[in-house]
Amino acid sequence: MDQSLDFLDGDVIIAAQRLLGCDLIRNIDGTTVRARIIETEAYDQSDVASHSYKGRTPRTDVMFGPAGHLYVYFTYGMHYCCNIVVGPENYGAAVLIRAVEPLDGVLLLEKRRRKSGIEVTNGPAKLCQALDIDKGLNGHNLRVKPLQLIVNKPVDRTSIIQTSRIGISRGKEAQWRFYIKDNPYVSKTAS
DNA sequence: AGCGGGATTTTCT
DNA sequence: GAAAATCCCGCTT
Repeated sequence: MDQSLDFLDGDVIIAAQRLLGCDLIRNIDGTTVRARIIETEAYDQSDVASHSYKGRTPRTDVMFGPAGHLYVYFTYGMHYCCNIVVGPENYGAAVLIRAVEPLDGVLLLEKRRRKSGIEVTNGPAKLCQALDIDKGLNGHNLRVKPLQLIVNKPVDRTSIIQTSRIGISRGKEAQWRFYIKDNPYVSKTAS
């Protein structure tokens, strides 16, 4: 049942699609939360929109590290967003998690967000607030507690929608955003 | 339902 | 010094 994370060593575009339908298991104050990945975006060092485009810096160091670790960045003066590091060592690539669907521990997530329904996790900074992800988890290995990635059966190809990425000024042409069709937690439909 | 602006601070030029 | 892989609220239709 526990499948390998080996696919994270490969291409970031493939990994972004393969991560759809996988689960994040988060332990918060004795409560176990499970959330399914619904929406992702790929970022690669060859891509002007990526933080790793300009090379390795203190901030992007984790992106160039081993696959299967968490890259957390702070933005707009108040928000955290999280990525799953992809690719070989010394190659800067990662998949941004833009939306998840809560499966277990929904009450705790609603309490943390002071919201209910899709508003709990339908955006990259929202889900980080809900799952208590901040700088302290930057570089965390997703194979161990308190935050683990569980690989599930791949989502059917016909259920994956591919669009351009959200919120960037350069690199808008690339169709590197993926989400599960008809899932209510998708941050923004169409494009 | 959709648009516009403000919040707030890290990061790199 | 400016931009930033965003979110939320209030205002207008």
